[in-house]
Amino acid sequence: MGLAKTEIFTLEQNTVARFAKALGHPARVAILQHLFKTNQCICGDLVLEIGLAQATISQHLKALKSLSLIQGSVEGTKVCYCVDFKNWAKMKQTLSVFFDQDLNTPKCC
Amino acid sequence: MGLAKTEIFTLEQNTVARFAKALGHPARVAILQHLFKTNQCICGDLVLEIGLAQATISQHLKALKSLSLIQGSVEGTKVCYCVDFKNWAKMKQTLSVFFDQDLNTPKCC
DNA sequence: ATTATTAATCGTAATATTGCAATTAACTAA
DNA sequence: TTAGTTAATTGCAATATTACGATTAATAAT
Repeated sequence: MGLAKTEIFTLEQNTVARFAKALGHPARVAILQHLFKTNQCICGDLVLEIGLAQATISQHLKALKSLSLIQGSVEGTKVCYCVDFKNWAKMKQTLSVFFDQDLNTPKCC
Repeated sequence: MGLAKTEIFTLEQNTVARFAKALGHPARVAILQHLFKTNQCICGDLVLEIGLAQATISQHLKALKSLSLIQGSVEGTKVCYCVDFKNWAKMKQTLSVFFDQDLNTPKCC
């Protein structure tokens, strides 16, 4: 198949998984790190910085943008990307709740 | 390709991505949630609880086990699974550092 | 010994992901 | 207008993922 059966899961489970999946590739991790470091940059900068083809970087940017983790604004022939802090915070919140499940459970192993 | 070029990324970038990828499917999220709720359970319980085929659940368990997020101990014909709290904490730590990048950067957008 | 239970593994099909070259679209500069 | 710059998109190949039925292996129960 290759297709997740999202309909049998809760909204929270799907949301956690979608955010996690977006961070599930080192290139997207690297893109976010670079955006945090430089505050903002254009696609070409990321191509140089990361060392993947322009088409590939563009694809990863699209994935991050589709989850609103980043924003892109056209400036002439360039597109300036930056982190979408509001949705970044929402992702942190969602995943933190999931992570902190362990605080409510007694350890067994 | 379908193959990530891990060699061009830092250890941290690859580690974050590997952990995130493990959480990047709702079935694995559901498995972890159920293990936290019940403390421990056998594979068959998860099959009933989640509603995917036994082979599929077994596959997802393998993925979580390969990252040491869960442990399985054989008990007769059954295998008892539980969260590996030590590595769960390590994952939380790794991802928290990544998430908290935003605290060091001034927002732009 | 035979049968039942449980979970891992194998084989397979469908779909997704990753990566890149080539092209296209949109704007700038000459 | 023409040429240059930038990034998105298209098309493609290779690999990975998801899902399941069938089989296997290991133990337990009869």
